[in-house]
Amino acid sequence: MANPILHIKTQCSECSLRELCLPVGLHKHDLEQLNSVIRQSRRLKKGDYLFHAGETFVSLFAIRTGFFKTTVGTQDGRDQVTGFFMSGELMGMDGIGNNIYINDAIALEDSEVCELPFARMEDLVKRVPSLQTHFMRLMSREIIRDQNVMMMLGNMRAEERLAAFLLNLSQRLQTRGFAANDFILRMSREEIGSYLGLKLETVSRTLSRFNQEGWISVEHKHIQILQARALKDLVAGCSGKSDVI
Amino acid sequence: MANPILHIKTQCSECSLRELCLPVGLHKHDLEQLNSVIRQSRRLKKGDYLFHAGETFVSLFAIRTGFFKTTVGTQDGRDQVTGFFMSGELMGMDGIGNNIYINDAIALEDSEVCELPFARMEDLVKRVPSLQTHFMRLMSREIIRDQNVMMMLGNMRAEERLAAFLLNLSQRLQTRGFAANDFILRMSREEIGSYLGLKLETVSRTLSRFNQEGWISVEHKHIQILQARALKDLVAGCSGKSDVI
DNA sequence: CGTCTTCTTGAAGGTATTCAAACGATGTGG
DNA sequence: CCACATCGTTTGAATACCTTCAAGAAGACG
Repeated sequence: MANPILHIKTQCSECSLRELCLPVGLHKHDLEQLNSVIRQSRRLKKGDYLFHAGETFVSLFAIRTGFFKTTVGTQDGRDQVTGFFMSGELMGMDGIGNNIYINDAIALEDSEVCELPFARMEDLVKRVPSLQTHFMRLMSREIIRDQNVMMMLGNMRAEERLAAFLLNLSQRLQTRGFAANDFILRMSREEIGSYLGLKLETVSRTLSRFNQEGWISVEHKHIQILQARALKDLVAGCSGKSDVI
Repeated sequence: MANPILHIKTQCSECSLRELCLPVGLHKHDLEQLNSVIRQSRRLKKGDYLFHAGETFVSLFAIRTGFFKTTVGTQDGRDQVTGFFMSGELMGMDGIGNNIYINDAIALEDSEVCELPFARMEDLVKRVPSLQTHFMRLMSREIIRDQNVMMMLGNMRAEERLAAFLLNLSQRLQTRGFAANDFILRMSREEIGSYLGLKLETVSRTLSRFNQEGWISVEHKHIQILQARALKDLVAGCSGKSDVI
């Protein structure tokens, strides 16, 4: 439960993620302004909560390293996973609306995040016009992302959802310089199922089927994509987009 | 196809929707600044497109009167409804991310909208700090709304989705001063189904069942909610929220 | 008034879920 | 280091739910 907090000097302008994270497209001068916003870097261990649903919204968080899920609790005690986040991605934008975090954010592996106090962000945004536009874009893209998930949940069958999910992970990993076709799942079958609106057994069965077809190789959490084409063909005709998530 | 455009003098500061729409919570002075942003009011007839997916993003649109749906086209030619919008609500925020509208926006009845050119909005936001915060809140709430739909699609059964849908409509209508328990559906069964991830037959059957149970009265598009309690009980335990949509 | 669209309802079928059991991996304590 | 408990996963069989196919009824519109 306790989040071990370490104060680490962080500078957007020197961060290896600056081409991927919030600074994308900012000029050097504006970028340096961002440095002043970041309060500190924070380390979390697998299973730690970054923030809880219902807490007062204070900060956005950018992931430096690691992997997170966000979940919303249901009245009957079960959780629904609303998203998976990896390095360079921003969490907490749902909190702006009502000054309360809607989601829990939980580390799925040891992770490190940059904390961006929203009050300071707002302040900076006023002084740096390019950042204002940029930040609105990021929020809009979160909307687009969520709408793509809506389409996935509303239109696709289990096979198609899993295919879209794997392709999306693959693409995001590739963007970060990792292998696109050989990776380790950071989440359990149950978490995948929760995200995709399926039961864990269905996820397991469907992965097994992909494995039998020779489209992927599954060994526990180790996934290899052997025939991306086949997966893409499954998804095509459903959402029209391979960047669903 | 052609959108008949009428130039109507519009003033946020004198609009009856100012407590509901973008101006919510703005001070008088800031409110008057908004007037300068609105290019014109635009009338649409039932079936008219307000904007098309793929078009260059130029403006946000606030609904003065009427009712809209937004849809995303799938590769195989079918549409998925991503939202229903009524007076005081803002459409087009998905366009900010990539300067392209992601959705089609289509009037489901004769409607009137205020056009807010985004370039002017950005400009104004720089000069009016309270509007900046306010606008971010609105975007965040769109994110929350979409995540609630995700939960609905991922967790709920047909009955629960319909119940949540009806309760949400009811609540939004009430907010606008209409009867909460007696209203006309603006959309077809197929459009409801598309939005809820169900087939139109399932929507029809489920409404009939609610009717038989005495929870609602259905006469074609005329809906009366007779036992809101029963509908709420259905939804409870699934999302924990009655403001799903 | 006739045509077209939308809606309702039934029956058959398919897909994902539920229930259940067993396996494997992981981690703990003896 | 091994035995054991636990958690996550796989797989099968039965079931539930929604969809598909089909036909008829009711409004909407010209």
